[in-house]
Amino acid sequence: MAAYLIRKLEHFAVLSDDDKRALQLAASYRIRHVAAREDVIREGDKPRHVNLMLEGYACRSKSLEDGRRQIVAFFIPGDICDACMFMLKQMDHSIGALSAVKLAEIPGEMFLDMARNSPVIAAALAWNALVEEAIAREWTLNVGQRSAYERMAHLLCEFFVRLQAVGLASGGGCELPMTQAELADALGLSTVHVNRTLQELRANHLITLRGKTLVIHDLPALQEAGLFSPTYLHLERGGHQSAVVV
Amino acid sequence: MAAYLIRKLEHFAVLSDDDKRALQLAASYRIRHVAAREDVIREGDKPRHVNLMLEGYACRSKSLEDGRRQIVAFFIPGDICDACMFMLKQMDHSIGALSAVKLAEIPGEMFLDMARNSPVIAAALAWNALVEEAIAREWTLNVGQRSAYERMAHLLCEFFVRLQAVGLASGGGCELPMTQAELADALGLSTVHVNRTLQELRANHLITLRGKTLVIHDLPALQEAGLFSPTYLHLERGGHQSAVVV
DNA sequence: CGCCATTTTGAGTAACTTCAAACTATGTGG
DNA sequence: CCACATAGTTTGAAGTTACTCAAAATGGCG
Repeated sequence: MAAYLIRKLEHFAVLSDDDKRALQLAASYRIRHVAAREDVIREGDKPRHVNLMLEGYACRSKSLEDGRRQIVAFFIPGDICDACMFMLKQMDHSIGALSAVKLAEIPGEMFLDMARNSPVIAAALAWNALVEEAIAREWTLNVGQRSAYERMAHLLCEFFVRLQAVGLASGGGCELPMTQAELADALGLSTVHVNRTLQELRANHLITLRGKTLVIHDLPALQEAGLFSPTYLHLERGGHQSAVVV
Repeated sequence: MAAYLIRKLEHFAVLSDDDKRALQLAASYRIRHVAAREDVIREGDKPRHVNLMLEGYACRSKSLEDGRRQIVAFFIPGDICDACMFMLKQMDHSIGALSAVKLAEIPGEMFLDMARNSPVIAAALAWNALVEEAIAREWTLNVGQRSAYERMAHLLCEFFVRLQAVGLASGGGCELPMTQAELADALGLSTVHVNRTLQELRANHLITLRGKTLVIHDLPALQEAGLFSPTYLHLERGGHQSAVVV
């Protein structure tokens, strides 16, 4: 149930069998299915529990009154969409399903108890939160400084590497569930320009993208094109393992 | 010593005298002064402790190999630059002083103990981290979707409101410590365009900016110009007060 | 007073947007 | 299983925002 989450956390921490059981239990307490294009939770809503991605793809987005929308994060299986956010009065963003999504709704107290009962889980969850913040910073850098071409290459690299980290990318390819319009919202570009940028990546023999299937022909070259370096994902172990969660 | 931090945390939590003493103690354990334009810590360094801003202004930034730089956050007195980051092997960004800065270096274990010993502090720190994440998301929205004019207006509103929250903005103005080049790096614009955008805001009688002094003549109008709504700063109490920190 | 950093101005340009339409998949009901 | 509707992708052409380069003006500071 929580296999992807466990796989991800193991990049940082050594989980005991008890830890894994606790995670499994939390991940199976309450399951929710959300159809593609439906919202998991909307800006303004009171967050009530922690949403853990079990299957499918989702995104976090913020909108301006006039409809302009920025996707600020993609969620893949194993991601925790809103750890600790149940502390807040209201959501400052929405979470929307990009494909059919299966998620675990973990009650806030259960989530906290899990961390309180195992220092290793607490540390792993804190690490997870730190990585998410690092990704958010990288996205700001992406949108603020990289050109359209670089931005797209970077996004594809990141998505691929993250899927790889939970075992969802086989060889040189992965599923790319979002439409070009959604890519545009994530990159701060127009759909038209996203389309042309993808064509450029194809013309340079870096990728193939047909339907929802992405094939990366030359990962090193794509990384270079996107000025991508995976260090900010902090996938290598080596840190201090102790933490507190509120 | 930790007056600004305490003032900020009190927006969310009701701190006991013991809580305040604990914060004061941590904030006075080790003090460091950093001159304007010097780095507090650099990308690639191993983070060793928690940096708490006591006085002055700083920023978090990320750079690309070719020198392009994105400022992803501004720090003002009371801000914690890198809570929990001591867990990571290396920094994925730099922290630089925008003005002369005085900060408290809090050892990781001391920081964790503070949270472990007081559930209220733990909750307040978690809330603080959530707000920082919300600000990071808003910045991505800013850079990705708003026009130069809107972006600048939004940045000025945010900076002013945050200073207000710790008592550093009197009436309709505040100090604006960064140069136009730094504003440009924060907004993903060129210096030239930042200059022209500021002139436009002045021409519309929204602000006066001379030297390092910003005066906001019409805050509601500036907010409207920047599509700014302070909800994402989560300054109003009303949440659940319990947390875990790794 | 003079130096260096910063701000300001001007002119030409590039990157990306907008609008509009055509084309291609994908899925639905008959 | 086909016909149709709809969502998504692709193309072309024109427009706009913001960038680059370069130089002049201003200001802070020793």
